[in-house]
Amino acid sequence: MLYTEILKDARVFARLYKKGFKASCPGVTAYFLRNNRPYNRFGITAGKKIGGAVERNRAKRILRAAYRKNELSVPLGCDIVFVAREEINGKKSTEFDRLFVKLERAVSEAPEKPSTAKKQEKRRNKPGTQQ
RNA sequence: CGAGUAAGCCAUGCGGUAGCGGUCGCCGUUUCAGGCGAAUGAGGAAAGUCCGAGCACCGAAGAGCAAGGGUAGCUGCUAACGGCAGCCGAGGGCGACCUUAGGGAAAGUGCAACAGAAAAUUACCGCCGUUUUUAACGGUAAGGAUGAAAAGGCGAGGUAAGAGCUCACCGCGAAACCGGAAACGGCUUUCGGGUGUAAACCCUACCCGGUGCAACACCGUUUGGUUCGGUAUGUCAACGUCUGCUCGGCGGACAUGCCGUUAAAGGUGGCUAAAGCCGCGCGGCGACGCACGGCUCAGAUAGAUUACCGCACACGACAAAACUCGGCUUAUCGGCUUAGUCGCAUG
Repeated sequence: MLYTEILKDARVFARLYKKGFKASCPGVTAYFLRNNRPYNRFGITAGKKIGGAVERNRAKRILRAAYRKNELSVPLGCDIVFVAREEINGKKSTEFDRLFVKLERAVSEAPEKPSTAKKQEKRRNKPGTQQ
């Protein structure tokens, strides 16, 4: 993967779940956020709900393959986390091409640095008041 | 041909294009990158983490007793085992063969629901005897009834009626003798007369220190001054040190100051040449052992096998290494091989 690092810091995962933008299709949900770095970072979560080790490893493999194929369509400077759902069993990696189209659109629609901060603030405030 | 038994093997295959992990080679670079090519890359259970070992660290991993846990026919195999093999006993099957948590109940304690008089020093009915005779007392386990189980079975003697009370035979237990390496077996002899339960406590024999590769060793940034070591001063003179007690070993102990070191991110080693795999021969009923020859066969670290296409058919189950081995247990679409058994038919 040319422009990509693997994401493994639990705090970054938590930040993405809380504040990240979402895009989804059957079997997988993607969270993303700009990271202001010259490369992308991505991670995969496949919980025990999906099945045993065979199913979980397969889910990770398929998502990795899908990412590799569509890497160039994703803008630089993003953190992305894919969360595999139970419906992923039996799917092929090509079925997730649509997700990347969605993702690309969503990222390009998401405003650049200064306004992103605003939006993030809004998002941060809403759940904050509920707590 | 049908039914059934035992042992073993395989785990969709082949090809193309792009991609992933480590390895090797070549190119390239001051170095770090990087590029190209080659072969290679999950299992029979990799699983559950239930046993046994190696390895590492934890007072010297030293000793004894206690506590706690485990094992439970015998002999062997093995690094070891709670595993395996052969044999013995018990049970099942016409048979090939299969199953077996298989020490001790005459050391002690406990328990035995319901029913039944009574579940272990038992008397409800019955039977016999005595008396103050619609009953009471004593004797009695042959008969009735209950139950999973009722004082070993059956016959004879015996008696008031009965009873291993006595005797024969059978059965059970112990000792002797014979056979066997042993468990054990025996149509031998003697002695005994106390239900079952030890997957109830318990007793007996044997075994067991703890924690696990996120062990552990090394490198090491920022913060930091916990941890450990050294040293100085003060207080205490008995204590501290990995379950209890005893012995033994080691250290005086605690507080404060100073000096050094150091946890946590990350990296390297541990990490795969091993109780390894394959072939062949010899010994052994067998588990297995010995000898010779050949082979190197995943080592990731958020964790490598994917995508698309073509062909074939039986249309593909259960499921993926994470320090490494030996077992056990559980899951599994199907297919194949070998050797016995029983039944039917034919010769």
